[in-house]
Parts: sequence; structure tokens; C-alpha cells
Amino acid sequence: MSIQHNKKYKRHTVTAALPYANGPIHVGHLAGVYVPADIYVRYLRLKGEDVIYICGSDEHGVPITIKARQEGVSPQQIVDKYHELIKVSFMEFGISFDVYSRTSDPVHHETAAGVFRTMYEKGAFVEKDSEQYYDEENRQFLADRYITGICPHCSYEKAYGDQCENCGTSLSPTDLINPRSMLSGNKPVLKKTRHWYLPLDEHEPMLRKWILESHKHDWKPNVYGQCKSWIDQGLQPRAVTRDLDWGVKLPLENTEGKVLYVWFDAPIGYISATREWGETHGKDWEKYWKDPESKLVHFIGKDNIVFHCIIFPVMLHAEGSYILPENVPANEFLNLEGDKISTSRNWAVWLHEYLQDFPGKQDVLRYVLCAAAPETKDNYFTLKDFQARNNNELLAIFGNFVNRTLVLTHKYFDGCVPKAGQLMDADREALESLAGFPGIIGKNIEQYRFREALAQMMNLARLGNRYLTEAEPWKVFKENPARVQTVLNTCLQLCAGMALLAEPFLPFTAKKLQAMLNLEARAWDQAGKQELLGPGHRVNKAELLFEKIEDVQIRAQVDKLLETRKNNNQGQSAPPVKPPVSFDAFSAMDIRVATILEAEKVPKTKKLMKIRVDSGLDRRTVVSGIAEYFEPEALVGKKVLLLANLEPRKIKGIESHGMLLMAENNEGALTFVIPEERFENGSPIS
RNA sequence: GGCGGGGUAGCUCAGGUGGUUAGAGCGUCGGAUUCAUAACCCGAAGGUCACGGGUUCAACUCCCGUCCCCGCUACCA
Repeated sequence: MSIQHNKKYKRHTVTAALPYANGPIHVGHLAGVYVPADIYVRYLRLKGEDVIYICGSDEHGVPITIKARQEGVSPQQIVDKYHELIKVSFMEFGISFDVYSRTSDPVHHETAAGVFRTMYEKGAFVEKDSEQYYDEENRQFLADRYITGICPHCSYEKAYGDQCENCGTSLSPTDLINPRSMLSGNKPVLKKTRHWYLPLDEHEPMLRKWILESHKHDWKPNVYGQCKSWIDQGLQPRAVTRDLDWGVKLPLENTEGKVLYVWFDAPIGYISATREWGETHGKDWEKYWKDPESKLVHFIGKDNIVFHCIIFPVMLHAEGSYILPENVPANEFLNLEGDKISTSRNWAVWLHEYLQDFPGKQDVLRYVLCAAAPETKDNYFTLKDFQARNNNELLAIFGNFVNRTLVLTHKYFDGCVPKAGQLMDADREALESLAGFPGIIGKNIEQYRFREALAQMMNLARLGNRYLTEAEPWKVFKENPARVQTVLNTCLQLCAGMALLAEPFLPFTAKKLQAMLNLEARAWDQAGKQELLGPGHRVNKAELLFEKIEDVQIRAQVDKLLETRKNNNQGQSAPPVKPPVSFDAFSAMDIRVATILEAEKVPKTKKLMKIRVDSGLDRRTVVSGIAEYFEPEALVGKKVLLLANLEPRKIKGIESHGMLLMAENNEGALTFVIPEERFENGSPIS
């Protein structure tokens, strides 16, 4: 179906998710986004299509300003560092962006502000005043992340305004107990501020028609399902502005200290980057975004589906002059050796480190990541698999066939392509199969089935190995050298096909192979054609395309990860000691021995348990978030410690009077804190 | 709890408007071979297609329920 679609399109605009410039690139990013997108655009270029491949660093947002504060540098210095690192490692890895821009660039600020202004003038936004925390000393509004306080759930003292890192709960700044500004340390005050909202709900009919009706069958199930879920749940207006000084300034009067919210400015980065490319290359960039004959495709990970399928399209639609994406082939997540990849926990294989540790092996990683890409569900990357795919597939099948062919060509024909004689069935079959491959591989790529496309590419090499083994030229040569001419001619045609068809997947290898064959670059559809290498054409000496990866190399990488895991388990499992408290503050808490009388799960919740306890003073109800770890029956009769004078609070409609004390390990599992002996209910703790 | 995605050979994955022996690659085992980086080639073993019901002449494929994994979402005082 995509093949027919392409006929409608004159050009392709391909974007890859903008990496956030607060850390380096890892294998998860690559497998999910950059490798598939790169395969896609390299293929389109070989097809002779007009295509641009857009990316850049996403450099705004609060996390970057926090990181800058922590390191005592400016946000610009943070993004400069990572932008450069990311850009260089992408280039070295062969990700063939036409432009890799950045959102701190003036072109972007101008473009993003322009989109905002156009939308503003069209009345696309709703203005709303609200109360937000403000630091009077620094005279600025505080981002959620800039407010700390005591987590109302776990009493962790350094919870942030958006999330408690100790218990993982997401919070809102006003939930925090005893909030403090991270800038001045003062208690922030609530102050009125005005923000602009994008009323996503008003665009629901458009989204329903566009996604749920017209893309029902050509979007991936995970993407379509997620969109449907969001739309059906009802969309809410979303604030597009923030009180912050790092970002794109609002292009309106009297809006000092306000910037575009990072999710609003980031996707516009694709447009800015295209504009930058157009200006530096003397091209009309607007066609790529505004002409309905342009096919816009966003490559992203599943965490970005909502932004690229709902929010950004609504923005483009509301702006009025832009096209909407034709497809958003989002991938799932790649895990690493049994655990989620985590930048903060350093659980990752970093691209820039890989390039150092495995020089010249870009294609190996590209191959492995494509073969194990999480196209339909999360998948695991393991170093053992990496080694096996290199040694048993790339080397043993692809590299080996090329090597065998070239060695034999030199051995029997002095490096000249022999002339084919009378074709036998086997020869004909091999050549016919070859002719089918550009179409088969291409069709899979156009349908975003990169794993299958890659497997087909390898099948060409498999076919070559089988053909060569069955033809046995090394046996036949003595009595029938003419037959060997035909056989090796056929093998060389297969190699030439591989040299072209491998390019989207293994660009470095393809180049090497083309050089070995003295083959100049050709268009994709030429790959099936015979006589890419005419009789008498000289080929160069065989060089190895891949080398074996030994156990020691893999072990070194595994050790590196084990070291990380060890550090994580030691350093981070125990949260840091909280700031000192006075004795008075401690003794203000009234903790008692109590006994659980009844327990039942709160309906329609995952974690909540409604518990009736005898505190020695009274019988009371406590709601506790422990249902994931305990069965209600197992709790009855248990001695527990109860924080008895905690302010009552309604949870899911149930009034909770106090809180049960629990210990939590680094896996998040809970256990009761109990007195060693069965003391009477009501016994105080001090 | 709600919503979405997924649960198919040891591993990574295909597949199917329901229809004879459920596929591929890798791994394993056996054979053959030497042109090739002990690689290639041939063959074999391996699956009650998560589980339980239902519809049907027939289900892995459709329907209902349950369980497990991932994500979004509510909840964790």
C-alpha cells in the first residue's frame, strides 16, 4: 500500500525524535528511532526520491536548567556540551541527517515564536490565570522542579514539585509540605500568573477523522491504539507557556519571564531545522512542510506518541498552513541485559563509548539493533546476542560469501569477472531471485518492517552461499573451467547486488564492498540487474568485511555493566540522610503500637488498602498504599506501628486517620516495622 | 482499577476473511565438505501457538473470562 502511496508524493520529510541535550545517545535511542529512520531515508535516496532527514538537539526545558545549576554552569554550557557529543557520535555512526540543528539556535527561536504568534492571532489559544509558587527574593515563578519540600506520601524531605524521587510518586507543587524554593531556600508564595493553553479538546473531531478513520489500517497497532485511548478518554487544554527564563520567549507584549513550554517548542525544531537546511542549501524548505504532495513521517519512541500524533498535529492544524504526518512509526523500548535502560542510573551502552570500544564496527551495531529492534514489543539487547549476530550472521554468512567469491575469482581468473556461458537452472534461479530482492526489501522498508527487510537482505547472502556450495567450482574447475566462469559470474552479480542492497542497513560495509568490486554507486533498482559487473571488469583483492568478536571483548563490556550495577546497588539503594531535625520535631510525632483488626482492598485502586486498627486509644481507619504487597487476610491480627497524630485525610473518599510505618527496600518492596515483643496497643514509641 | 500494546520452538521474531504435517533466523545435535575468518552446505530434534470456557464440521486464528509482561492513567499521607 505504501508503494502506491509514494506515487502520490513528490518528496519526503523524515524526522527523527530530537534527543534531549542533557545526556549522550544510547543503544535504546538508536534501535528505536535513528537506525530505522536512517535505513528508511537511505533507501529513499537510493530510489532517487527527494527526501530530507531532519533532526537536532532539544535544548530547552527545566531538567537542563537544573543540571546546569547542579554543575554550576549555564544552561547553554550544558547543551553545548551534549549537542556536540551527540552530533559527533551520530555522524561517526553514519546516521545520515541532512541537517542536525538545535533548538537554542536563533533560527529556531524565530520559527517557534512565529508559529506561536500565528496561532495566537488566529485565536488558537485560551488565556487563563492561575496561582503558582513564586520566589520573592529572586523575583521569579518557580518551575515544579525548582520547588522542594516534604513528600506528603513518604515524608522524604527532598521531594520535587513534580515528583518524589524517593517513592516515585508524581506530585503537584501545592502537595508539598513545607515547600522551599531551590533558588533562595525561602518559602515561596502563591502568586497569580497568566498562561496560554492549547484547547486540544476543540480539535477532537479533526483528530477522530484524521487518525481514527483515515489511518485505521496503515498506522502501527501500538500507535493507533494509544491515540484512540487518548482521544476516547477526552483531551484537556494544555498550557503552552511557562514562567522560566530558559527557552523561547513569548512574542507578546508584557510577557517578560515567560517562555514556550518545551513540548511546544521542541517539535517546531523539526521545522526550524528544515528552514536552516533550506537557507544554507538554497532550497525552498517550505514545500517540505506545506505542500500536500510532501510525505511527512516522524520516527519516534513510544514515549512520544502523544506529542507527535495528537499535540503537534493539532498545532500544525491550528497554525493552518502545514501538512500533517502521513505516518508515525513509533517503536517500543529496548531494554539492556534484563533491565530498563536508564540514563540516570548509567544503565546503558552509550554510543560514544561504543564507537571508542569497537572502532570501525558501526555496521555491527546497526545490524544488531535493526535485527532486534523493538518494532512490536519491548525487546532486550544483550552483549551475547551482539557477539553472536556478528560472528554467526554478518561474518559467517554475509562476509563469508563475499570472501569466498572474491578469493575464487582471484584464484581462477586473476581478479577479472569471467564471462558467463550457458546458464543452467541453478544459475537462472539464483539470478531470478536476485532480481526480486530490491522489490522485496524495498516493500518491507516502505512498510516500516525493518527487521524483515534486513532478514531479506541476509537471505540474499544465504542464497549465494547455497548456490556456491552446490555449484562446487573448486571441484569442477579441472575438467570444466567454462562452467566455473558462469558460476563465479553469477556469484559476483550476487555480491554486486548485496553491495547496493546492504547500503541502507550497513552503509560502511556497502562502501567497502563496492570498493572491493570496483563498483560505482548505483540506484536501488539497478541492484537486481545482471551485468552490474561486466566480463573483464577487475575486482580488487578480498578484504575481510567483518572480524570475529572474541569473548574477551564481550566480557570487558559485561564487566563494565556489572560494575555499574554494583555502584547502583551500593550508592543509590539507600537514600541519602535527610537534613537534621530537632528533637522537638521528632517528639511531635505520636507513634503507637497498634493491632490490625480488619483489612480490605479499596475497590478500583491498585495499591490502596483500607485498614481498621486498634490503637489502644481508639479504633480507627487508616488507608495505606500497601495492597500490592499484602493480602488483606494476612494482615489481620498483625502488630504494627501507627503514626497516630497525623492529620486526617480523605483518600478515595475514605477518611484516613494516621499512617502505618513501613520499611521499603531498593526494589520498592514493603515490610512492617514492628516491636520485637507483643507490647500492648497504645504503647508509645520514642 | 480504567485504557492501549504484547504473551507462538532454548533465544529473537513471522504468520493467519478460521481449514490437510504452525514457519524463519540464531542456538543444539548429526552428516557432508574444504573455495572460505573451524566459516559455508544438508538433515534432525525442539512448540497442547499464556491458561480456562464458548461459537463452529473445524480455532493458534473469532467471542467471553483469567493470569503474566510493557506503557499511559487514577490511587500511595
